[in-house]
Amino acid sequence: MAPRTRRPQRRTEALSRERIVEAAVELLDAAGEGGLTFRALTERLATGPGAIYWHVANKGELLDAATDAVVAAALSLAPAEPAKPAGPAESAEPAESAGSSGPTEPAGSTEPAEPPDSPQDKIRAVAFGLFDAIEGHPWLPTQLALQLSRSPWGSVTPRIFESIGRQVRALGVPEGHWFTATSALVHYILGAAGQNAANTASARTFPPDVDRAEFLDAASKAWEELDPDDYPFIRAVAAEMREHDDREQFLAGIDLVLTGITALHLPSTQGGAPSSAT
Amino acid sequence: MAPRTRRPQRRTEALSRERIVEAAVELLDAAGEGGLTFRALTERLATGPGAIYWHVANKGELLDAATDAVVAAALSLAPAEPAKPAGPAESAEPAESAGSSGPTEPAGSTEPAEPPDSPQDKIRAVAFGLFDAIEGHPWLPTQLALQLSRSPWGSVTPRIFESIGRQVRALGVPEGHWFTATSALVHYILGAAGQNAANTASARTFPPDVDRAEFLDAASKAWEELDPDDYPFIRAVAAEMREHDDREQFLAGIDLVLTGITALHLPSTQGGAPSSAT
DNA sequence: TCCAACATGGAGCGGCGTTCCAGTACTGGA
DNA sequence: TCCAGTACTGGAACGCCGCTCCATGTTGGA
Repeated sequence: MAPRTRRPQRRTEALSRERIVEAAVELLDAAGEGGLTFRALTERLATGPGAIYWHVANKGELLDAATDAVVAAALSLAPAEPAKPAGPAESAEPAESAGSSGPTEPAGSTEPAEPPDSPQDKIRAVAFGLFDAIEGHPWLPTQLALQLSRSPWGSVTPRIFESIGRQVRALGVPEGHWFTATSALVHYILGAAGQNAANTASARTFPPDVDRAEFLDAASKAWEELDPDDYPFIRAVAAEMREHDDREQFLAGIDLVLTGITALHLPSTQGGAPSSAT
Repeated sequence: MAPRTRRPQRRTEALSRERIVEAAVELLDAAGEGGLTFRALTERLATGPGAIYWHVANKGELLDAATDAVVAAALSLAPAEPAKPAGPAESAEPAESAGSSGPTEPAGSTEPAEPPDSPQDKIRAVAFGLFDAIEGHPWLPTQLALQLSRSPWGSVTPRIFESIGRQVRALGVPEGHWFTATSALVHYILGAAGQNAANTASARTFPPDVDRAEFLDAASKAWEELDPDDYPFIRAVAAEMREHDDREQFLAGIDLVLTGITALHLPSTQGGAPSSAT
């Protein structure tokens, strides 16, 4: 790690925007959203603020760039399209997928109702790519939501929109409904992934003491203790929440939206609804 | 503004958590997310930080409380349930709905396929309640997303979850799917409302110079100028995005999810898919 | 009447994002 | 070989932030 070559030289390796973004991602991964400060960044890069500001306009742009880098890596891993066989992830490590949770398989579906490369499957792949990226970078959903609600025309939104949209088109959705169908999918994916990330992140904060099961248990208990008059439904689903599996639940939601799309926009479809569903 | 009654007395009206939250909401509405600082708050309330910290633990809790107050007001306006005729909005003004955009009606649906008080309609009402609240408080979606992805067990999530969940149950969804169906709806609503709020907020930043149409036009043009090799789909829907109506689009997405729910979880349903859909 | 508990607000601390600018290494032309 | 110009660096410092400390004012119960 320590550059030992020559001291009188300014630095072994020149500072670059790429290196700065990479360090920012590492800081975010290690210390969370509050961990990324320009002071921590200058120390890690052994430089001063001016050097960083030469490459990056402000902290917001740095956060956007970090988010974009991670999302780009996640989406390039997901088989969005068989084209472009070359071109691996640029920065950001290759998302140590799955990890703690059990099944890497899409779970649920008992038998493949569609061919393995159907648009439905590809949409699930894109969604799980993001899902896994969020598991590796707990700060991602917050940043994603911020960026989405602040400037929807940044680089991240088009990236995700494009990946999903291609498959919506491949599904046979008529052009007039592309925007609606894709929006619905993207909104669901980001929202659900964000919420699930909160589970993972919270569970990670106390790794040995409280594991995921205990954490969900506590949350479920909190729900059960709400006022029965004001929150009858919440109390009723508290048990269901305790036992749910993140990935399975996530997939079920996607299938819900996919079913809606095929039913509403493909009235004469042959395949029809996706699989899963008990 | 300036309390003139008696000086030697500490203040005309005692400070309370409610008054603080109310002032916080006003500051957020007036100056955006960056406008809420403890210094601005002390000035507006003619007090010091200590007094505020006596009622509120920290800034995060204040933001949570402000978010909760606005959401509670929005949901109490939406006819989530005919029970409890009394009990109006506590704090926060009653959401000056619609405002700039044209139709207050749910738009879209040509004829009511369900009775006007169907669970579907109530879900739409809840969703539009949040939608309108966001139009009046552009900082809301960001805060909502933050809160959702940071601590999903706060007071806001159960509130929304409860409002939607009751209608999901009323739809006849079997108990085993309540959590999944409700989650999908909530995620879509929050995601879509947040994105649409970004449009509204950006358009409001330059009220006279750039109106909403011009803003969408610019965004659409930006999408059309993306690399055709990397973003073929985005370019194809750019025109569709320029012409879309926020509320109509929002409703279409809800119907998409509702259709998925009824198709997947109510196999023998009579009413079936919601209305709208050309 | 007194006093403990409640409530207040001014002063100030440490840390943040950001700016300023003197200085250092490379570059190409003379 | 020099030297001016450019690209880049990093230390010092500024203004504002959230937050804490604490002396002080107010009030309800004994």
